[in-house]
Amino acid sequence: MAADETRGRDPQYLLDLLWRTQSPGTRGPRGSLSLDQVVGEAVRIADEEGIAAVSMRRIAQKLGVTTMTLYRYVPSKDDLLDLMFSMATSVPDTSDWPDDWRGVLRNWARGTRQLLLDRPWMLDIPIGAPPMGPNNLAWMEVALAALDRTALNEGDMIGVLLIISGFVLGDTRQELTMTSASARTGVSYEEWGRVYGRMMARVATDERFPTLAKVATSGIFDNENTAEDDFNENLDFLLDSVAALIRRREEERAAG
Amino acid sequence: MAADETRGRDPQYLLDLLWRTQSPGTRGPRGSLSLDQVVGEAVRIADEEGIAAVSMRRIAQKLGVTTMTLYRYVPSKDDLLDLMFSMATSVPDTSDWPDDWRGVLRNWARGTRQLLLDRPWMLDIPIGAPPMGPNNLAWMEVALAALDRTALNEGDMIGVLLIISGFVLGDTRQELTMTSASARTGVSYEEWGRVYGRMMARVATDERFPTLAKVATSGIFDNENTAEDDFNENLDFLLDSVAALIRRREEERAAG
DNA sequence: ACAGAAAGTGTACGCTGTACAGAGTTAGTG
DNA sequence: CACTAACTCTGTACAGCGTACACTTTCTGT
Repeated sequence: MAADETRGRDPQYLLDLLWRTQSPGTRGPRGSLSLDQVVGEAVRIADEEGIAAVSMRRIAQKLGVTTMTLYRYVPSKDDLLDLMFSMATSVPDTSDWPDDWRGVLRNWARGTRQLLLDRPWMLDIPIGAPPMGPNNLAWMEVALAALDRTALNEGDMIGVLLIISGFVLGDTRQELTMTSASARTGVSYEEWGRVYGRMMARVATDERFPTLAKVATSGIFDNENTAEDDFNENLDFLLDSVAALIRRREEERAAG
Repeated sequence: MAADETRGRDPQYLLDLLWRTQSPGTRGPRGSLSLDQVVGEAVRIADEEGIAAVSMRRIAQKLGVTTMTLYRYVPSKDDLLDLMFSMATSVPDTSDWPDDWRGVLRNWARGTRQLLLDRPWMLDIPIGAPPMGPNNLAWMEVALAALDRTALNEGDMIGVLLIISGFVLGDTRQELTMTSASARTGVSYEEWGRVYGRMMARVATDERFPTLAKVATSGIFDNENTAEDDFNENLDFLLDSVAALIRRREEERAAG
């Protein structure tokens, strides 16, 4: 139960916290809290007031203990953030998903995006390790199971999953930072297309940027695409690529 | 010259700072500093000691002024960070790049990755706006110019650029956070493959994760791929997809 | 009964961004 | 040349932050 002085230098340590595989140790008084209470309270604060409001003092105060008590349950704030990320992931609801790999992957990507939009603070957490929590693995399993029914090999499957999840994280992060910066920049996500087009037209007249000028004046920026439109469009491009890879593997299998 | 009370609510404001399009205002004493000095010093500190060491007090102290003086040149620390990101981008050196679009894009991606590895702090800056600085535009121009020689239309070109740059940012961020977290997790990037494989094999025996278990025991994680290997592999996958899109547009052009 | 382990407390350090009020300096105007 | 408006720069203050360290208190197995 104690977050002792090994300080998480052992990769097993976080895994043990995550899967509750620790040997509690029987001597001495029982702790008055649990890891779930600590992380749960931290998540609640993040949901309500953003990640910036999550401080050790604040969590402790809400739980009715002093600040340093928390360090009996968690080795450091960074580890707490890791745990928040893992525990804030809900289990995927696949009840109305189609069966084909493409349908699954599309729903998977959209579901992940929605998860991040619901808890924007998750993207402010630096992810120091691959997904290891039970629910994170459940998400992985869903995607891998769908890909396993295709001609892809194990390496392909992991590669595809990395590309797709990297895209979802990156795209959603972009959307969220632009939106949260709009108080400062004065421009919302939808407005950026037009604003950017005008800026480029004004600034890229320079002979150094002929192609940029051409693109800017082509009117391609003249839209009010929502973030969701852009996301779906790029997702489809990636799924097309996966389809092409699957086709290639099918041909190889037929030939070999 | 003053960073007055409009406070950057105008998207034009940052652009003006970036391109030095401001009307200086002639009355009153000249400022003893310049925007370049402020941002330059901030970049120097970030290079030497990381983004966490970049504080308004520290910059001011190094420049021999008081903290609040900086706010005559920059509306807020967030804006300063935006400016650091833009100004830390060096102009691309394309002297030994090949001519074909694929070669250009590959060099473009690797060059961008290298830039981020050299200045890891750039990825800690939330990017609230699309690239607007002169050197950022130079990078865009190079990529767009290469794509302009293919059958892609303007929308395709922007889409491809977004996908590729999103991938580079995401992949490099992953690599850097894993590396910087390894003091805490005890695992380096190269070791994560094996460690993760072992963890999955231990944890995914559960009947909830059959595919995961299968993949984990397939030995696919049993490698010591460097981050660069993984990057190049995934980049090639994306470039294949771009090639497929180009082929489709060529066929459409031939048919229509 | 008591040793020893664990849980919980209180204090201290050296930081952070920026609001605000005021003092000092300069250039254009009459 | 004096003056005023514009502008730069300073000092203080506020309300926080993560966690090292030394400590008291509480409980369990022997």
